[in-house]
Amino acid sequence: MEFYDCPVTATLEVIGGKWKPIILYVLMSGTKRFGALAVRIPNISRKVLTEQLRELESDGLLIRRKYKEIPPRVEYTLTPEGKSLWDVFNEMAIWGNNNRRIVKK
Amino acid sequence: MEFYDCPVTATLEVIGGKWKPIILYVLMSGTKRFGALAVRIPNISRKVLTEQLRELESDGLLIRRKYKEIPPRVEYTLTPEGKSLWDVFNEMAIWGNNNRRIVKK
DNA sequence: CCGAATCCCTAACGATACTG
DNA sequence: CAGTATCGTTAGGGATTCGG
Repeated sequence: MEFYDCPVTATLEVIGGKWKPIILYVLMSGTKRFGALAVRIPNISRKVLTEQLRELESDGLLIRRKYKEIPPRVEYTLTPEGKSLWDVFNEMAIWGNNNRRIVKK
Repeated sequence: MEFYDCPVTATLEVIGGKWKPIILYVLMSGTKRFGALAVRIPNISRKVLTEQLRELESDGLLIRRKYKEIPPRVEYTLTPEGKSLWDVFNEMAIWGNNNRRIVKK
């Protein structure tokens, strides 16, 4: 059992990790199907994409809507809480552009 | 060899991780000695604190200054690039306060 | 006082194959 | 199409001990 009283740490707890920022960014432009997300996020495995989406869902940042069709269709949409991360990403993008035009690893 | 053309990912690459935000935040209030950092960051081990400081140094976010005294003294100071992260942290703090007053794990 | 060196553990990430 | 299931890899972090 662990408590975070630092709001910055709390935020990073939710949007941190290797893939979550990209997932959230892609969804900022509107609802997407699972396959569409996979296409726009190169090199992510389906397993990891599923895991990350489930975590974002249980954190209340997005909603998963499953249609009982054949073939199946599943759509992911940001909640207002998820959309409200826009300002955070924007500020990070500004800093990244000013300081790290391209980061080589 | 890996390239990041997403500025958000680039930013998180630099400030992400479990301890870096807290380290940077503590240094926002001015130069600190190694020991002072350890005191203000509970539960971090010396080894990890050293590692993280070295990474932040090689990323150009802070400067390490070593005085040849006995007992030794080492001070860490944010560079202008490091200080310029203020806006990013501020935005994350706002979001964290609005959405995650306290996160329980 | 400020580390370096060593060893260890776990969670995150990934490759691949299979399924309703 | 949108996942599970399984197994394997790896990087981050931690405990402890030693040294200038």
